[in-house]
Amino acid sequence: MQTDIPANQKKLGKKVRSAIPVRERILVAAGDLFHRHGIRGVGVEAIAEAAQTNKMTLYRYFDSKDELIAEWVRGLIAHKEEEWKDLNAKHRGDPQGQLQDWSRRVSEKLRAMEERGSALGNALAELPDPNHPARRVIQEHKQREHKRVVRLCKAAGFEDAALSANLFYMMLEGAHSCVQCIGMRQIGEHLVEVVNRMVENSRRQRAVR
Amino acid sequence: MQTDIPANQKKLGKKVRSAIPVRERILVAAGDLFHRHGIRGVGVEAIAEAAQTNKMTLYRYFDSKDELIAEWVRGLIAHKEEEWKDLNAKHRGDPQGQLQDWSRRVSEKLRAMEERGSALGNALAELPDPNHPARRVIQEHKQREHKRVVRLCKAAGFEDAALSANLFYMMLEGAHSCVQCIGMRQIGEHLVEVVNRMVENSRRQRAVR
DNA sequence: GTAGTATGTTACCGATCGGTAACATCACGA
DNA sequence: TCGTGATGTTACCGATCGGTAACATACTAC
Repeated sequence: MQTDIPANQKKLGKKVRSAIPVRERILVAAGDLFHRHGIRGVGVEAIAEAAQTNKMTLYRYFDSKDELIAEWVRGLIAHKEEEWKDLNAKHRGDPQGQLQDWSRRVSEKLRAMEERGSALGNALAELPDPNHPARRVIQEHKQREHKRVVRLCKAAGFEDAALSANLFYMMLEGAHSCVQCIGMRQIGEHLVEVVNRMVENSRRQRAVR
Repeated sequence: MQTDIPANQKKLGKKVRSAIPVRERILVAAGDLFHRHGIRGVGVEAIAEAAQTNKMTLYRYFDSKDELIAEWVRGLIAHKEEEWKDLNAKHRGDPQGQLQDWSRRVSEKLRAMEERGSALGNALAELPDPNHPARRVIQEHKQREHKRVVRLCKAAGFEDAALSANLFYMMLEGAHSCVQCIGMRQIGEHLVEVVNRMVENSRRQRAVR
């Protein structure tokens, strides 16, 4: 039986220190706990412990719990916006393909999702204060996402693009919600199917013209 | 200028006691505060005060805060289920009309909704504990709602009824979410439009047969 | 080694929370 | 008028929370 210490860890006395920077460890631990037990249901002490550090160090990197929450949320959003960039780069000049690929990716994410649904959606529900930094950041991101979908639907040449875009956006939000409220992780497949049908319809109509 | 005391209140000393039963006042006050500031963001003391009573009386009617939450949720659900009954009675034998009427009602609700979105959806996000009485009650209700939509779509004779039902359900959940995340209170109109179009398509296909 | 920096430890603060006990007061029917 | 049940008042409990101070220890660069 091997008892080696992983290569990304160094021994020091009896303690083991991860090679991952403390700040990142805190953010990862906080995110995990926030998502599983709710933001308000997790104390900073528990976060520090899960990050294999302590409260004092946590407060050396983050001004307050609220700022930690906001940083976590900013990270989630940055990651999602990166994905949109990838998607955009991959399907340049093919908005319909982009929409289809997007729906497929969402579907995959949903299938791998825990029962808690969307972290950003839950955060909005848990942080009603309109002045909370995290809340504002999330809402701005959602606005951008909505605009992006509208732009895509227009570019895809759907007749009544605004309607299609809002349909897609409702389905996007709703699919995430469904994971938590009826535990339906396979619902993304229906999202994919709807998008595919709309794209097909649009192509058929173009062919007629 | 009239300074009459409303008929549903009686003077007693310097205090005024509402004719509305204490228990109901507590539930209403709790619901209002829960929805506006989040369940975990409201203390029982604040609830009692808003209900024009005190903590001691609150605990004479409810075993715990969690039970109060559960009772509030049960009330919300009972109200919604009543509406489904109405809808069912009003459109007996006309599932398509029922779906259309349903979407219109949802749309009206959304337009009148505050920025906080759905109370039940938020409650799920705020109560991650799978054993919380309120959480279980909400999930069971959402399951029933989902089944109801599936049944309706089958009865409406949509080809691929399961897909239509899941589309509707995603839109239902998503529309509520949209109110909170992008502040779009008019999104219900798009829900109505989609439902109308699907019903029209279905009728057209039936006419062809 | 030594200095300086990053991290750990412990103990504490004030505030708030859910929940309870004991007792006072009110309303109302007999 | 009296008694009874519902309600109000006050004070308190233990637990937990976010956040800080003071000091000890480890790691690294020189």
